[in-house]
Amino acid sequence: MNDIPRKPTDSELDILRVLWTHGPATVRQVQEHLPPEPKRGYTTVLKLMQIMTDKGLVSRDESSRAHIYHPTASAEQTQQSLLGHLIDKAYSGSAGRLIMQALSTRPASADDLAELRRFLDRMEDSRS
Amino acid sequence: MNDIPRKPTDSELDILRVLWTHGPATVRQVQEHLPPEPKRGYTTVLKLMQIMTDKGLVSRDESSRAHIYHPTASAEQTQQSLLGHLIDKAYSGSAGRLIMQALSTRPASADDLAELRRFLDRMEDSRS
DNA sequence: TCAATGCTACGAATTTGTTCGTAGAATGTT
DNA sequence: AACATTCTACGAACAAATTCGTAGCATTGA
Repeated sequence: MNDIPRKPTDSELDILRVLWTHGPATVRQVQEHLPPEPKRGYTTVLKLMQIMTDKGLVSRDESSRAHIYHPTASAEQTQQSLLGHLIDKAYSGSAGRLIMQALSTRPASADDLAELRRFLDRMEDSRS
Repeated sequence: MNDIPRKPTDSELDILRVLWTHGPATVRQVQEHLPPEPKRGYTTVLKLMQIMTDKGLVSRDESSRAHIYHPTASAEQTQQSLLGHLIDKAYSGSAGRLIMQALSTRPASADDLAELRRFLDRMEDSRS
């Protein structure tokens, strides 16, 4: 119903994650790839996905009997929106602090660190 | 009641932000420093803070008539917990992607970038 | 003193999220 | 054909979040 998709809840994010990684899927397929905890019955997942359709978080192809659900926003768009929200709500707008904390508690691979360094190089180049 | 403080909601985070930046405060002081939108009546803020007390998100000093509320967890602890949650729920555990996205959409100051670079140096040193 | 003001406590109303049971239609199996 | 399985739709039940009104007590100040 809404033009602007609302912020997905944690349960909805569980479902979106499945759709992002496995591609468009039926309710059953989603249910099978959901995290085992908490256990969610089939009709629970169905209901959640119906509500997500109403909210515009997913759309569905009804041409086959088992409807096929697609995420309406990419993982990147959704992540972006949630990330911005967290930075504002919890970090008072300071992305720098968030980044430091992410680095200090989630050990990144050497590759990630190297990529991050290249990223910094590019940013400082384009700044001059 | 709970040993483990639950995840604060967005409204609760608004209140915690005030307490973190302005220090322990009464309901009225918090209300005055809350973001102007959405407007929240005095008793609404009071009720929220009472519930936060039950949850263990804040504690209060009742020795004066206007109770004084303190956050029970530091900004850092709470941010850490919310950040970890976001990384798992929205980024499937990839802190690297989150960091890149934060960098690309929230322009950091030159100082921030320099600090980040020093941070990376230290991390790679301690890795060798 | 006595009225105005400011505080807490409490409960009601509303909304949203989450879960699942049941019904009924479509499809598959024997 | 008859039965079992697999869907969707829908509503009920519960829990959590949010809002605010009202009551009652404490403090202030005219």
